[in-house]
Amino acid sequence: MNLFINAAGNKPMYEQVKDGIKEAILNGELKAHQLMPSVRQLAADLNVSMITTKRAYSDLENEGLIYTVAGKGTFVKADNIEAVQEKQLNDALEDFREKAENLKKLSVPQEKLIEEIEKIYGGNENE
Amino acid sequence: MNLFINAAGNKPMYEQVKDGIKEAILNGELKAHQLMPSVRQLAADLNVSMITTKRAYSDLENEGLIYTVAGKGTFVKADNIEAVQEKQLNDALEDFREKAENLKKLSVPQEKLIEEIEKIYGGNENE
DNA sequence: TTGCTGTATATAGCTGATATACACAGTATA
DNA sequence: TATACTGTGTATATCAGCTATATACAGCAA
Repeated sequence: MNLFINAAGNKPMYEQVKDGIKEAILNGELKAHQLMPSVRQLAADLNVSMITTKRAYSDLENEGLIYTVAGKGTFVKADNIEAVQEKQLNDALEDFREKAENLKKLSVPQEKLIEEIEKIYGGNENE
Repeated sequence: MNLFINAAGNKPMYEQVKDGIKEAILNGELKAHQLMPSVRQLAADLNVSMITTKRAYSDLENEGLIYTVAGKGTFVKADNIEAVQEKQLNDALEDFREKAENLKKLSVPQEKLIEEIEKIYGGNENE
């Protein structure tokens, strides 16, 4: 799992950590009951505070993707992946619709939007 | 000009005020050198603090859309509308591309995106 | 005990939002 | 003319929430 945190970015760091781990779990890179790096270790690796990694872990635990045993460590749960994936997809679609509606409101023609999509998908199929 | 402010929304209130006024200027509802409502009056109408409306006016002044005369009031400037409109359009397109790329990363097929766009544009052409 | 783990507390900085007091411009009026 | 009044924008001090931190506390196991 290779995380890259941008301290100056628009997204909070704990959220970047969270999203990176979530992605690793959802695509199977991290498997159920696997031991996660400790909050300290991960914090050291990413050059952030323990609290930041702890916050990411807490959020992931609330979403049911990992579980924690005090004194032992944090483990991958990953038994409701489908639900999480579906939510992620729906959120992404909703964001997309919102931006598309915004363009419509600005009188951008439908063809322009489709053209942009073709540019994105046409460029490199496998990335 | 009818503004609706949602205090519980995700967007800051001063930004909602700003966007609403900007839209009114860009679509010609507010014309150049027209007197704007005073920060106090607008604050009372919207049930927000003066500081909030003042912040919106300051931002709009920085964008060159209005100008202020202390003791007299705030007036519509609107002589660089084209540049502002172009920026607005580019920003909206960039947002749209970002969300589309996100969907591609989630393995959503191109056809699904186009389908969503057609739904949005097909629904009601003139809204 | 030692060394790992997660957890709780107190603190600092930034941002959104507010109330209140201040300063400027025009106008009515003495 | 001079002054007071009422409208305008502006500055200061303050509060609440969120992000991020350091540091100290508590649990588990060799």
